[in-house]
Amino acid sequence: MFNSLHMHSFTEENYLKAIYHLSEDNSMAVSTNQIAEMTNTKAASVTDMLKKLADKKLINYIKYQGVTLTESGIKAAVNIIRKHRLWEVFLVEKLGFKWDEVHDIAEELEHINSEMLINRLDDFLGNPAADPHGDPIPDRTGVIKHKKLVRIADMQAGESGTISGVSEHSSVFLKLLEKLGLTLGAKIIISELIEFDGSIMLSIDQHAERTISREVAKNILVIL
Amino acid sequence: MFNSLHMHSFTEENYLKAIYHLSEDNSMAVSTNQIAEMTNTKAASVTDMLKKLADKKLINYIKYQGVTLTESGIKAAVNIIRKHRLWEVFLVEKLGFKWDEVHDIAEELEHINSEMLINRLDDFLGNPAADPHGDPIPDRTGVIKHKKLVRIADMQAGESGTISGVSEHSSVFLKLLEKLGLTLGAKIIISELIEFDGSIMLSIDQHAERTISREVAKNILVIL
DNA sequence: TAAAATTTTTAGGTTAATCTAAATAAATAA
DNA sequence: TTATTTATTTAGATTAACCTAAAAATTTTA
Repeated sequence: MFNSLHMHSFTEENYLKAIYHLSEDNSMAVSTNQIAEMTNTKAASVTDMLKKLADKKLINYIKYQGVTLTESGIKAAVNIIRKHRLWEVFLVEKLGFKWDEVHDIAEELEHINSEMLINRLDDFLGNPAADPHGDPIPDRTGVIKHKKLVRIADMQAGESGTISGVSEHSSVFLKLLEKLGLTLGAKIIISELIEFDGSIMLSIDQHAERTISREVAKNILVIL
Repeated sequence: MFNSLHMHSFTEENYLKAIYHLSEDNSMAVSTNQIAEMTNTKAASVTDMLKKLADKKLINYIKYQGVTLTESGIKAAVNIIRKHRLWEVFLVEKLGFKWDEVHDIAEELEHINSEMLINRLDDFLGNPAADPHGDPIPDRTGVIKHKKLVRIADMQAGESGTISGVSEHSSVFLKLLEKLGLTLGAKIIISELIEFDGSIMLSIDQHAERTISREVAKNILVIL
């Protein structure tokens, strides 16, 4: 079943995705332990899988030196991410799910294998540029248009911008933002940086004035 | 991952579905070989799985005597069928697939596990009663409303009806019906039964007059 | 109803993905 | 730069789902 050129097992796909996401921030080779943590497995299991993925030329792997994805590994990972994000848009836009409810379901849907399905879904959704969390959706050729985003934590008093992404996707965090009115598209203006604890006062959509912790501010991304 | 009350593995689900479909016509206990054929496995593998399903109280199994589904086995199977058919409606109604293209994709989608997802999909689709092939969609409590359908092969000259189902789901067959204009909703009138080879002449939607083989006629289902 | 054919089960293996425990390599600290 | 700690890999098992070949049960046929 999982033998054709573009077909990788459910599990292989999850490793590829994990490696991709880990190398997004890192920009360095990814370590065995990092992968183990992300995939909820043990280091020994990861080593086994790395050998397998290396045999398939999906990763560059040298013992003890971590891994990077090859061209075809990146392609495979990006395709899974495309599917994940399109399904998330579907769940929110068409089925009325909230942005904090869609991750686990998309995690299953992303492994459905049909190019035609995903391209038609893409069209049905109007070829969205971003998922419900603001993350960019790769197009059908694998190209990702990244926006220049800034963390609220890095902004100065007086600066303003539009909330366009988050760097923390947990349900608790997303529910909090929802409650605070800090959702995608909200326009914010930084009123004051509190020196004592690094918390930040800002106004949201001209009216609500709020103070948020530095920890929250680090995980909200804005277009200036 | 597959441990909670309603969770069965991908493979277990496929066996349950196979047993369900085999006992639809049979109405008798289903044999090991029948299951092996339907699931593309060998009899020995089936025996292994039957023991497992029996341990889980999903089937009634006595060595050498075939199997029937238990109440909870039926529940599980019907739920999978519900998901399969709802996804087929989605693929045809929303994504523009043809009725002969959706089976394999739905075969994958049917294993996505989220009650909320499937109920919302159901609502999004307008709670359809039947899938693109006319097969009834179980409601969220597992109830299936069967229509009284008659095979064209069993009709008499002069009788009329509306095509409402098929008993053969292969792509070749469905494409043929498409070409002949014998799709769901078409109104037919039997003009003549050809004694020589059992083929049948009929009119479709008042105009087209066609002759179809007995083999084709056996697999088209009609409401009188 | 005994022999032959068929069906089903058992026995024993394989593969993918996982694990624990032990061994080895690399990084850090004294 | 040696010793200690940490990270990674290897060795050896386990589990689910499958297989082939042989044995046992059932069914069919003569």
